[in-house]
Formats: sequence, C-alpha cells, structure tokens
Amino acid sequence: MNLRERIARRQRTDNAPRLVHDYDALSPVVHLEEPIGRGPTLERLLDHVEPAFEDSSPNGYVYGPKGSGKSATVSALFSHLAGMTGASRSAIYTTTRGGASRPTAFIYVDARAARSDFALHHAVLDSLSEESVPEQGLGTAQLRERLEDELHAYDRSVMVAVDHVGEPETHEATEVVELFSPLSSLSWLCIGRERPDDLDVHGLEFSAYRHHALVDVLTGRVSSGLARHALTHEQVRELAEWGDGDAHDALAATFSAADVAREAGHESILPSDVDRAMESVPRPSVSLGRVLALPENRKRVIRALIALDANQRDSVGSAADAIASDGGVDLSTATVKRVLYELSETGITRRVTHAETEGIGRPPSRLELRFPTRVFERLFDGERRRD
DNA sequence: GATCCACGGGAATACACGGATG
DNA sequence: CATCCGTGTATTCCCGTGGATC
Repeated sequence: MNLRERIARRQRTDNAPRLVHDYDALSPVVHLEEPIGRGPTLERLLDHVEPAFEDSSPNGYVYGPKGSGKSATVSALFSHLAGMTGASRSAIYTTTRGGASRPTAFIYVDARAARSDFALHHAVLDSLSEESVPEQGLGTAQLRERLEDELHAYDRSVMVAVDHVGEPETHEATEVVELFSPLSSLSWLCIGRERPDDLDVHGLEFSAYRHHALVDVLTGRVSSGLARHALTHEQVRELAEWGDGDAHDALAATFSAADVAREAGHESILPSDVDRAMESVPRPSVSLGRVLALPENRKRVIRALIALDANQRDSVGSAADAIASDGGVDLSTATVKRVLYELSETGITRRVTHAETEGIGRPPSRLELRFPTRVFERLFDGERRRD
C-alpha cells in the first residue's frame, strides 16, 4: 500500500458512513425484543403460559436444536410478561373472578449465569423480593428457606424459566426439577437441547429455522446493524444457506463478515470477507453464550489461545507454556494446562491426537477451537474496553 | 465466624513405545 | 509369542486455599 492509498483509506473511514453501525444488532448472544419468524411457536408457548395469568400453570419443557430461537423467544416473552406492570417486582396483576388482584411473577434465569444450587435460588429470590439478597455469607439451605418463606408469605404464583439446562457447565433438567418441584405455587419451564425423556411434562418443540425464515432473521438484523448496501440480498441468502437452520451460526458468520470487512477498510462486504468469516465459525459450533459465561480467567486463557500461532497449538503443553509466559494471564503453567484440558473436556476446544507419533512418549494433541473465534475476540475485547 | 466460588498445584494415572523377559 | 518394564509424555484427579462479603 503506498502513501496515497493510505491517505485515501483514512479519508474514507473518516468521512464515509461506517460499515458497522451496531455490532449488538448482529450478535448471536443478543436477543431482539420482538423475535422474528417464530410466530406459530410463540403461539404455542403462549398457550402453555396463559393459565399462569389466572392461576398456577403447569410445568413445561422447551427443547430443540441450537440456534432454533428457544432463548430468543422465551427470553423475549418473559421480559414482556415481567415488564407488563412496570412494577419493580416483575409481576403481572390480573383480575380474578372475585375481583381480587393477584400477582403472577415471571422470572427468566440463565443457568449459565446461575451455575450452582445457591446461584439458582439466589436468582429467583432476588427478582422476587424487595430487598437485595446477599451473595455470600449465608448457606444454600438458608437461602432456600427464605425463598420458601417469600413464596408462602405472598401467596403469589411464580413461573420460572430456566434456560440452557443440560450443558456441561449447567444443571441438568432433572436437577432443576428436584430443586423447584417441591416449592408450592412455583412452576418451572426448562429450556434445553434434548428431548426430556424422563420428565413427565408438557414438551414444546422448536425446530430449526426454515431457509426463508432464517433469511428474514438475518435481513432484520443486518438492516439495523450495518450500513445500507453493506451486504447484498444474495449474500444474505448465502449466509442463511450456510447457516443451515442455525441462527446462531448464521449470525456469527454475518457478524464476522462485517468485522473482516471493517478491519480491511472495505466499503461493503466482499465475497472474500464472507469466506474468511465462515472459516472463523467452525461447524458444529459451540454457543458463544456458553463461552462468554465462563469465569474471567477461563476467558482470558481462551483469548490468549486464539492469539497463538497455529503451531503453538500443536500440543497442550506448548500452548500452556506460551499462554502462561506472555498471554496476559496471571496463572501458572500447570494451571493453564489444567484449564486447557477442562476446555476440551467440555467441548469448547477439541483435542486431536497426532496420528504419526514421532519420537518417544505419548503423542501430544493439537487443540482446535470449536466456537466462533472472531466474534468471541470482538465481544471479549469490547467488554474489556468498557471497564 | 460463615459462606460461596474460583483458583492452584502437584500427585496419581494413563498411554505409547521399544526392549527385555519368561 | 505374550507379557512386563522403563522411560518419557500426556491427561486426569483431588482437595486445600484465599478473596470477598455477609
């Protein structure tokens, strides 16, 4: 690039409308207020939830593949329901036959953020009670008693949605059920991938997006996140096709494409940008929400792992050495190594044992990243900047 | 003093291989 | 030939520690 080109590029980025208006609009971990393309499913969900307006409602289980809009739909619905009164305590007031008003509370809990029995109870109690609930200094048993008291004292109907059950880092659905079923006047709605075989509840299935629905999802997001003409309609269709029904992956690729193009100083997203973007989203891909919900130091290790040269990822040992020495992580090599093994255990990375063993000793494993790396970098770095 | 949670670090174990042993 | 052993790596496991907060 010569000087004139450099100057021209600066002028362009300074004066021209920016390619990316709003990364959040494209982020797979951000859900819209109004979900797109899930109308019929939303209706069935409402059918299930509706009895809660009048009385206690049955327990339920929402299931379906990754990127089929489960979280998007349920979280949008619950935030509407919780916000309908505008009251601080997340309740809807409906008039019953007798004319008395009775509150029904709708609470959405992400099991990725509430990873222990304690945290699960805390999340429910905290959104239910007026005063804030301490996060330390009291035991899980005490917390549970307080929750029981709260439920009893107000005789309110409570519906709790617990999202992302059954992942490596989160509670199993059966565990959530064991915790919540004994609580009177509380009904639960678990959301997970697997069909709930051993749970005797009403199941609500989400199926993967059809092609045209996924195109709609992307089109809506792109129009609010990117400059007009940043992507052609044909490119959006291509991304949707590539997504193969998975909105998470399709959005991750779209987000990445915008980021590649912006980084390169392009005025619109080129086919080569899209190709590079797709390469940064492995298939199958682990949910970014899972990765971003990990403890801070794990995320730092992951961030450093992405930044390594490919050959440094040729063995767990060398990756751990490199990360511990200059990866911006204040952990010993031994600990980094253990973290790396944990990450592969839960599927966030994958260990691939080298086929040809050269030399002595057990052959090392190469580490593959199984989540959208570019999106992770952008979101992770963005979080840091805001601090 | 209690409590939760993430961390820390090494000890124990598994595995691959070649060579020795029964 | 089957098994064991030694060596060097890779991988798993366990449990105490300490910060932060009540």
